[in-house]
Amino acid sequence: MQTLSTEDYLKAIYHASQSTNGTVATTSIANKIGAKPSSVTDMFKKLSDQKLVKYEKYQGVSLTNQGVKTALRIVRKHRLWESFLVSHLNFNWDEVHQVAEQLEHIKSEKLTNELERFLDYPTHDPHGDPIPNRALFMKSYNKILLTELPLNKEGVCVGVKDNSSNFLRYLDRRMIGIGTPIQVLHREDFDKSLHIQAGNSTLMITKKTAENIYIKP
Amino acid sequence: MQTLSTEDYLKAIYHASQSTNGTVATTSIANKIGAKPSSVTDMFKKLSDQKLVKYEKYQGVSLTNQGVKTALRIVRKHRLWESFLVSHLNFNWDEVHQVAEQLEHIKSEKLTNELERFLDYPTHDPHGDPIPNRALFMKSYNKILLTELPLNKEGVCVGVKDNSSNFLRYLDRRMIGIGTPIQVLHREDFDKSLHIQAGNSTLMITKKTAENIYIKP
DNA sequence: ACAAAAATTTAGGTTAGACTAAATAATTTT
DNA sequence: AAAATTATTTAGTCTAACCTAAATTTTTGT
Repeated sequence: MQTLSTEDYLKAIYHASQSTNGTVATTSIANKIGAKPSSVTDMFKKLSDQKLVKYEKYQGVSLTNQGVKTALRIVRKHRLWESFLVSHLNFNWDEVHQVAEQLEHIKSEKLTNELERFLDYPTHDPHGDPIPNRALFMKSYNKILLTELPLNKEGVCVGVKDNSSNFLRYLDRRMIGIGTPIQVLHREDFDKSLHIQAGNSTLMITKKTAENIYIKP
Repeated sequence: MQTLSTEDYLKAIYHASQSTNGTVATTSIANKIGAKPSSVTDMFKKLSDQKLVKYEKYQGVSLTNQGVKTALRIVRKHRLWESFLVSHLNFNWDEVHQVAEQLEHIKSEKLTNELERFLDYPTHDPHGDPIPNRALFMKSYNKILLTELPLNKEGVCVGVKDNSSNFLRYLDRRMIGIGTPIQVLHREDFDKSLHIQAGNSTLMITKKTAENIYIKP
């Protein structure tokens, strides 16, 4: 049986490996997990013994097939629970992460599958991230960053890159959420800020904000 | 912050202290928890340092007010989750315990309170045990054992003493559950078995079975 | 290509929660 | 009330997941 922390590491490696080409460095995990690099090295060895990662000294790790499966099982639970918290327990999308971090470790296949059924097989969580199905397969939208949306072309917000409470609450105040139709009206050359139409309102956002919003054109 | 195991001990002490008059012996906890008595002694000391129990060498422990509160908070979560699993996730009453043992450790007041609201403030769990409310107050039925129900007097099953899967599934097969109306038609002197009317069916049960069924007369 | 900087690993320690075996206290039996 | 039994505690280990400090490897900058 895996301990709780092994699962945390696998999930962190999984997420980190999405941006790199599979191989993940010790320090990047140390930062994500909030542990010292030496502790991460220890864990890499342990995971390697369990054949969950491929590890070579000084060269970082990459998940094995088994490792990916285990990670996806956790991601699946995490996102299902997030969906439940928002849809039935009055949580806001910026509040769910911390609780889902705990719930994702509950071990019961029946629980996971019944939760999925109860939620009517959702495909995406409250942040727009895809939920792996029972076979661990998931389909993400064909999405671009808001910075890349052509002028006056209509798109829909389908996700965010930054999942921090701060950013999510900021979007709430701007009335931007998953499903909000968005159009770029004007790009300011001077400071790269954007004037956009979001739902019914026109507003100005910075480049930094636009870089963290995913759009389906 | 308490570790997971501290909570398990507190809950075990709480339950054990219901039958004794507050004081609980080392061995009884060791058996419940599945640990060696020496480990239990260690934990008693730790809990005592945290002022959650009163502990005197060789004299067992009793919960302090703080200890009772902490235990009840766990019992509350356990029973709310059990209710949820049965009412919304198609779990049978004999399947919920193991999963609720994990869910009861999730830390989030909002989660607990919202779950309670979502379930519409249930007062009893699927086994008929009372659920502490937000103020940790709970009301149990005025109940007797089926062995004590007078002949031909109508009562209702409101709980079970033995929560084992085996016993619960046995009751399922006999079509006895929480809310089933029950009447004792005849007591056999020879082997103390009972002929009862349970719902629509008449059946025979042993004394041992009757001793594990709670009745509200 | 080599020195300096950064990243990573090793070595040795700490803590929480478990354990075994031995010692001690409490309880029961005769 | 003493002996035998049972319960409990103490002493000393173990393991997993962390840590710091020192050593080693890799990468970067010139």
